[in-house]
Amino acid sequence: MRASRFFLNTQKEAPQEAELISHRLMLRAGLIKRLGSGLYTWMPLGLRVLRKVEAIVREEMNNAGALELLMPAVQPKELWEETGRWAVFGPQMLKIKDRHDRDFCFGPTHEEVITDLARREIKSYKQLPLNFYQVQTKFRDEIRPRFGVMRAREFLMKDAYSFHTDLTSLEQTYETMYQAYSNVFTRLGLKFRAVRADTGAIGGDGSHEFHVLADSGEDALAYCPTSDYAANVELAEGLPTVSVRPAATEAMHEVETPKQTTCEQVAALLGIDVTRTVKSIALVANGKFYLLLLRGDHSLNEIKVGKIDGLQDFRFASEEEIRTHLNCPPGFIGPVAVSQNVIIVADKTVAVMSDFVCGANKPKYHLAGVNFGRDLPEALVVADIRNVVTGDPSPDGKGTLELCRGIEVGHIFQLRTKYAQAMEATYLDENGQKQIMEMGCYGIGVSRIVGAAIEQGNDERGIIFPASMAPFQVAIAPIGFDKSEEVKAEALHLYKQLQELGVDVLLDDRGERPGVMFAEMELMGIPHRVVIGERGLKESTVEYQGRTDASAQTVGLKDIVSKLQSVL
RNA sequence: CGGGGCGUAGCGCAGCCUGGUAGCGUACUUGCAUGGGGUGCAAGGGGUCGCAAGUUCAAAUCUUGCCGUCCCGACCA
Repeated sequence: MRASRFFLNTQKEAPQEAELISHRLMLRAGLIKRLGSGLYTWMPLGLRVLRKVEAIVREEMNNAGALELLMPAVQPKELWEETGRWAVFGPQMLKIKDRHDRDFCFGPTHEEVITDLARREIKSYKQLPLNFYQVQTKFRDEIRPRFGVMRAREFLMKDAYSFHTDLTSLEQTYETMYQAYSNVFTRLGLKFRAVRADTGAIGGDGSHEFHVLADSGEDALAYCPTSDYAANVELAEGLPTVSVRPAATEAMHEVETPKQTTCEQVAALLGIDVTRTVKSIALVANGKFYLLLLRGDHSLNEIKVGKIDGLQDFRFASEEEIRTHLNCPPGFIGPVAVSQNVIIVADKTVAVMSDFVCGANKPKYHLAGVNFGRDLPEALVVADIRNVVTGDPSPDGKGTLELCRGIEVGHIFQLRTKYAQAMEATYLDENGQKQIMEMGCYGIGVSRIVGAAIEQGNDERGIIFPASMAPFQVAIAPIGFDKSEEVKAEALHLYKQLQELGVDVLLDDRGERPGVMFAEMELMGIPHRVVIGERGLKESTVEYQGRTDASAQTVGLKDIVSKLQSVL
């Protein structure tokens, strides 16, 4: 590509709408333009990147035996009512009407459409297993779009759906897809991690997320450096560091805490570690009042709470409700001597604590030396309701957990029969009997990957694209292209040679000053640069510099092609 | 949806408090110079000051309402 015939428009300053580094760089490099909240045009430069990601995803899907198809983006309401998700997805779904006043949505995902297809087209066990995929624009009316293409409302997704006669077959394809996803992210040159995950709104059983590791990621991940355990913090099991509760050594006693309402403050006042304290969180669900107990330094995991029987639709109690049930304002509440109507749920770690400090249900007082069995009954429910922290035991018993942050770019699910059952997707088995299909589904956020990659690869000069997704592999920067016939001739010659070798090359033939060319090439993240100038040509040399190299190296004019081939 | 910003030229901003000729940087156009890190000088083009009502002789500026957009929380590829 010759720069004079392309559309480059880089900017020195990023629009104030962008906060995140990858978003700013995408706007500055001219990869994308915003049309509205969460809506972006992929400019020619950005689209080259997106297409490269897409191509790798396609190749790996095809290698994994998946078959590409393309479903409509617009879907009829009736299908969504069959699975009950017209209501479940709610306002996150963009709902539209046609001229006959019939309801449709712009697809946020395609389980319903593909399951409808499967029930119509798949008749026999002989046709299974099957795995269909598409690369398509999705629309989700996010509560808060942000971070540019990382959480856009309209975005490009690869979604695959597999159909099986039985769980074993599903597990095989799931494993194949797990490997295919690992291949995709490896080939893309990203630092990533696969973690066990919660299934969320999609539903189903087994599930893994693939995360690009980045400090700005929205998800917290827990992993064990000495084993292969890794899980989203939403799911990672929080275990106590001790298995047996130590014996009580203190008598329960009141301590005055006039202004101390948080565990940190109370611990500071008493001169003890915050891990000796217990905090009480009041919830209401189905008209019942719950008191959840967490160690002072731990935080509540609302997803885990929602999985406890009776707490599916919980909400935090209001101040009035807390006063009504505990006869005490928030800040001093605790589990000791509470009414029968208060249901105590203790985190597993709290359940093995002794001699702890908690609220006294009396304004300006806490209790110390509190012990289960003696000062209060054993908790009715003991469950894992907290977020894991660094140093927790790994659930596989092979070490301790570390935390990091990630950007979710892929998610695979064993859906089992959730959709097939609801929509009666059946096949005939060897005995001519109708059977419900087993299903899997597998998503990759193609457009999100571009943002995530930039989040992982950038410096003060701009984007550092992995070679696999850079808009151009090589940039040629001729100094004085419009002035020196010699420079022009050599630049065009190299350009032609590289093109013939199939290299994606950008020739800056605009006659720009070197500073401009260098700054733009670096901002755009082009991995390799060749500088051709009269100065070097006198010695029959040019300069080569990799995007992350500290300085340029002089290369003989006759050697530059092989030099490039060695680094590409 | 709750909390907090911001809307003035393509982009970044000043002007608003204290009403009276719409400004700066950059980008763009042209000329000259320059030619190895967003070069210099000069001359240009480009704005219904988010929208609508109101106050006023007069509104970018004051008042009210609306809209858009970004940031912090709950949703997700």
